[in-house]
Formats: sequence, C-alpha cells, structure tokens
Amino acid sequence: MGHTKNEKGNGMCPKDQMVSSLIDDGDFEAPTEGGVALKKGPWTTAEDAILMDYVKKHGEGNWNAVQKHSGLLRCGKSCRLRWANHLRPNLKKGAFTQEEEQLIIELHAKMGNKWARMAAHLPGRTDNEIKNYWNTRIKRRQRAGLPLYPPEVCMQALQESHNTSAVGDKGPHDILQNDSYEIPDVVFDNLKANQNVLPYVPELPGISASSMLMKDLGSSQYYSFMSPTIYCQKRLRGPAAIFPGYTGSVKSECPLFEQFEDGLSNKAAQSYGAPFLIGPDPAAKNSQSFGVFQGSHSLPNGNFSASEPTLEAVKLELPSFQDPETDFSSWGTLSCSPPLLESVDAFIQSPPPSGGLESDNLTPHNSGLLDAVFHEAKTLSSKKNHASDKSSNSSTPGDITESSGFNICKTAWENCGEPLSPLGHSASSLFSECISASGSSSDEPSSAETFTESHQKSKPADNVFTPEMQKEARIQLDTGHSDTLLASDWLEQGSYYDPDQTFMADTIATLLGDDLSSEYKNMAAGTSISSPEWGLGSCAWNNMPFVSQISELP
DNA sequence: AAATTGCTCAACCGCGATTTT
DNA sequence: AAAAATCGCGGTTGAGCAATT
Repeated sequence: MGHTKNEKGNGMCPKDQMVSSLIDDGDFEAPTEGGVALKKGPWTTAEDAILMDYVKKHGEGNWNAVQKHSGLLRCGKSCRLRWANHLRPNLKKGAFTQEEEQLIIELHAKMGNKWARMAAHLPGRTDNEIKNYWNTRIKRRQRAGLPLYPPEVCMQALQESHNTSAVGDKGPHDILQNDSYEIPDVVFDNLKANQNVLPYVPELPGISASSMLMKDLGSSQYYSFMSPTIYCQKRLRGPAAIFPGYTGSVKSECPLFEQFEDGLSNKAAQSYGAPFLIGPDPAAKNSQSFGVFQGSHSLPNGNFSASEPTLEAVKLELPSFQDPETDFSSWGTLSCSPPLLESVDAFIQSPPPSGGLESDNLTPHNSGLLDAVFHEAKTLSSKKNHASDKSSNSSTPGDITESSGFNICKTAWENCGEPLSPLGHSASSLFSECISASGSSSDEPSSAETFTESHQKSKPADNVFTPEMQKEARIQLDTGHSDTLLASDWLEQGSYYDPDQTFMADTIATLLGDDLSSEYKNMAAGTSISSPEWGLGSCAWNNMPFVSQISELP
C-alpha cells in the first residue's frame, strides 16, 4: 500500500535498463564520496528486481556491496530493510491472524518493544509489521480506554517472571552474579504499559504500573523496583540520575521515565481508573489525592529537586470534584486530607509551563470518552455499593472496600468482555489474586491486607510469598544490599515495610528539609493508615532502599 | 463533492552492538 | 588495542488511502 507513485516498470527487465530507470525519479541523497547520489524513498519494482537478483547471486548480507555490484543506487541499509521487509521469501502478507495477534500481545507482555525478537516467533512476519501493528493497536486501545494487555497476559508475564526468578537455586544473588537482568527488565518495561489500568497508580516517575501489579500480586515490595539503582543497573552510566539536581535526560538513562512522558499514558487510567482523572480546572488542586505518595515523584528515582521542578515532575491527575458529572459519593470515602495534600501538591507541582506539562497529561481531546467510561464505572460501582449496603451497613468512612476505585477498576475489567482467559484467569480473578496475594507483611497488616481481609475471606490466597522469603528480604535489606537487589528479588521477597507513618515522615523530612517536613508530617499523621493511598504510600516509602538508607543517616 | 480526519504502512534515521581491518 | 565498517534494532515520519463530516 502506498508509496507506489514512483513505481515504474512491470517487473524484471535488463539490468542496464533497470539501472537507468532508477535514477530518473525519487529523492536522492547528496552524492557520496564516490560521487554517487543514493536514492531515497519508495522502492520501484526495478530496484526490487535488482536487489533480488543480487541476493540470489551473492546471498544476504554485505549490503553495502549491493551498490557496487549491482549499480543499485541505494545504501546498504536501505537494501537490507527492503529485503527483510518485502523481498525475502516466505514473507507472509496480509492482516495478522487472530492467533498471531494473540501471540503478539503475549510476546509484548514478555518482551516489550523487542520487535525483532517478537518477529522471530512469528514466521513470515517482520519486526516492522509487528511494530506497526502494535503501535496502531496501542492507539486504538488507548483511545478506547482499554488496557493494553488483557489481565491474564499481565498475570502470565508476571507469573512467569516470578517463577523464573524463584525456581531452582537461582536466588536473587545468583541473578546478580549472572548478570541476568533480563527478566525484571522485561517485566518492568513491558507491563508498565498497563499501569493505567491499575487503581491507585500515581503517575510518578519511579512507580510503574508493573510495580504496582507486582505488589498486588504478592508483595508490597513492589515500590522498591523503582529504585534506579535496581532498575537501571545496566543502563545508568553515571551517578547523575541518582542524585538530586541532575538535569540531564533521565529518560535516556532510565526507560522507566519514558512512561511519564507519554501523553497517552493516562488515557486508559482516566478511562478505567478514574481515580486519577483530573479536570483541567485549577480547582482540581483541591481534590483529594489518590496518588500513593503525592509529590514524592522524584525521590524514589533520585531525580527529586525541590528547587527545580522539572517536566518529569509529573503533575498527578486528580479527579475533578467540581465536575458536576462526577458524583464522587459513589467513590466512597477516601481518607486523604485534601488541604494537606493540596499544600504538598502546590509545592511539588511546578507551575505548568505554557503548553507544556498540561498538554501531556491533560488530554482534553479524549475527555468525552473518559467521561463516558468514568460514568459507566461510577454506575457500576454504585450498583455494587447498593448491593453491599444491603448486606452490611457497618462500613466505616475509611473502609475502602466498599467503593474504592479498586472496585471500580475491577468492575470495569469484569465488564471488559473476557469471561475467562485462555490462561484460566478471568479479569476478576486477576483482581482477586492481586488482592489476596497482597498484604503479606509479617509484621503488621498493611492497608492492602485490611482491604484483603474484608474481601477475600472466602478465598484463601495462593500466597507464594512465604515467611521465609520475607525473612530473607529483611536480611538482604539489613545487610545493606538492598540497593542492588533486582526487581524480581523484591517481588519474591514478600512484604517488608514499616507502616509507621512517623518513620515515613521522618524519612521524607530528611529528604525534603524542614520547611516541608512539618507539612508532610502533618499530612502523614492526619491520614489514616487504613487509607489505601497512604497505606500504599507508606509501603512505598519504606520499601525504597534509597529512602530507608537515607533515613538511617544521622 | 470537497475538506477533514484517522489509519496503515513503507521507509528513514539515529544509535548501539558487533565484526573487520 | 583502536578505528572503521557493517549490521541490526527501535523510534519516528510522511505519503497514500479510506472513512467521516
């Protein structure tokens, strides 16, 4: 399709004829040293024929020699691409089959944007095809407010990742020694795209959805994944990204940051999660924070700079409580204290540069769809709430189990139209598993655990995170190697956090400085730990090896 | 019927990795 | 060992087509 305007000739023709036909049309690069201007743009059938002829004679490879031997006025790179994507035999043309699509989704969940590797699993398909397919699929799904991956694919990828890192003798340290970072890398890279479907996932650098998912799957350790010293072990080339004030391109150093520059990244969340929905009106700042640790976006990854908010300091998306269409009563009571959060919010958020950040995260063009999905979620939630109200009126204002965004998301997923996945996971079962696996702290029940108990008593959790794992996690942390632990380690270690808000406040105080610390402490103190936001937040903070080490400073 | 918008796909570009000189 | 050449990958762009307004 397309790019046929330059095509001439009807197939094979004598070589000199073909060559002459090559130079009378199309774009040409500036002449090379040899004085030959290489052609750019769409390939003609004549060129194709020459290239095929060349490959027939000389085989693939040595693409730069094509021009010398065949007179084809194309650079080697272009020849290789043309051959690989269009001319080589056994190429499958046409739309992807359902099986192929399914495979692509699964592969992407495991590999991320490794198109070439994915193509290896799809005979006859090229990386370019897969890439194009995926990119259009992303756009479609995001526009539709759907998660990129079906829940069961998330589950499978995570499960496989965990199994891979947990089975056998491959303990965390073995992994380290093996320089085998690929598994966590893959998981974090690839499931981050699904961050938007998870409830209570703040758009924070350093907190990816995949990590959230990890948490839900089994451990509150998930926040620790985001330590740049863990995730970026392979990528960070210098200390800059770890230190405040670093103004270089974090994105280039640590792929995790990319998600926060993705203007599309919020759409699914807005559609699904709504907890992070925000209206473009400034009044939204008065909204409650649904973020896990609002304003802390830069700390975990070491990019925090109170004096220099950057574009990476992503403005959290909050629901607009002033939106007349938004009936937050159905959302239940979320226990953050708005004024306090506002103060932090105001501090953390830099004034949006004109046309800058706002345009990234606030995407008015999709608000219609978002409203629709939001409304649907709200309606579904209300129905559930009514049902549960009949059975029990004992829920406290802080009881998030009744009408939290979590429920809404679950409901949304349940209504996603996938009764049961091929892997045996329904959307709702995913959430069930997420819930039941969480809150495995051996010390105190986390907020998530509280949440779990009220929801999951009828279904015992398949908790793969044993107390031994938790113990090991503690040991690892205590021995000061926490900053080098791999994400997969954290995943399997189980919970390890101190839910003590004071500890968290102190930690943050250390980082923020006195001016802000008091505010932060007030905020933490005034927030019920049963709050999902702060419960998770505390987990987050205390799970940050970076933070916990700082907190131990004199 | 014309204009606009969105989608698809081929091709280009830059960069890092690998191989060759 | 260092430099140059080559290869391969992933991100991005833009032309053409189709659907919609």
